Amino acid sequence: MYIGELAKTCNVSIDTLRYYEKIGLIKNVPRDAGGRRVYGPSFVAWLNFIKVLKATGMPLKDMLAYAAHRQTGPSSNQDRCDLLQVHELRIKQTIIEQEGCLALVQDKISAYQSAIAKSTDIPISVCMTDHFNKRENK
Amino acid sequence: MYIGELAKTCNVSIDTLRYYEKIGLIKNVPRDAGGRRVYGPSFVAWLNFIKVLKATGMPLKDMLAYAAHRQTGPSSNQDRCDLLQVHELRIKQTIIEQEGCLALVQDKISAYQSAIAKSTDIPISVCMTDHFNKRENK
DNA sequence: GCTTGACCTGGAGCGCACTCCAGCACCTAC
DNA sequence: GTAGGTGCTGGAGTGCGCTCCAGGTCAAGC
Repeated sequence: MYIGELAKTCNVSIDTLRYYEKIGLIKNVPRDAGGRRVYGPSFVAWLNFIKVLKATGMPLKDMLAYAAHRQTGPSSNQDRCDLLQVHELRIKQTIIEQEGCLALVQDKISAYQSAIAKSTDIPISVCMTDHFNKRENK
Repeated sequence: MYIGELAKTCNVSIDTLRYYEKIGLIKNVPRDAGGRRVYGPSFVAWLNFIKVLKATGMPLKDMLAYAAHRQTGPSSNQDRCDLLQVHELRIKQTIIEQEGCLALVQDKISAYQSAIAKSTDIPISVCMTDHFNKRENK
């Protein structure tokens, strides 16, 4: 599989694939006689995992740490598992935060809907008090 | 309330507050005799709402559209409500996506845990097949 | 009246994650 | 044998959302 096909298969741009290789997120890509990159199924799997990490907000440099462990083989299984467990927690926190924000947005929508029904402006009371500092506790 | 106090109250930087004003996200800030910005409670409420929108991934230029409607008064209530309802949908989709990714990460963690127990590498089958294109349907 | 600290402005710089470009090589089909 | 498509490289450019800086003003406390 050449780079164009991988890009299509995984729905990322060719430039992104070369960029990921440049920064070390994708490694040891074999080349054909003409110097073109040839990707096997393991690259598809890895790239799909990168997409999961990316979709959950992991920065590329954190993925690089995970990728570095991958290079060292099974001996790094515990380290990789640890990294993923930390990330798992962050995802859970993100979901909780998003749910909280969703509720606030829905409150505001309701306020607008009743304001529209009454043809008035919305009351200041639904103009949001702080939602974050409670959690951040500072 | 001067800018330093607002920054502390809302847990954003002073530079960010001036930046938001520069791009038009915060408008009509009164000044005292010495030219310093003076913020009332409505600015705190607005800033907290901005933080909710930001936390849910709304780009600043979309907030600007909402802010522009706010300037026109109650006549834009329907427009503002529409914008929020579109955003509400996006938040819901984000939560669903995060939950899907969370499940995949958890699968991978489980795979690592059993691999660690057996002292082997993890099987290729849990090296991720595509999770996104199914949904994107292309 | 002087120091200190908070605030002001305009503009430059930064980190991230790409994205684009020029100029070139290779391979296949006609 | 040539046109078109796909690939290569190194490096520059982009958009976003801040963040920092220099050089200055203002107000309060000693």
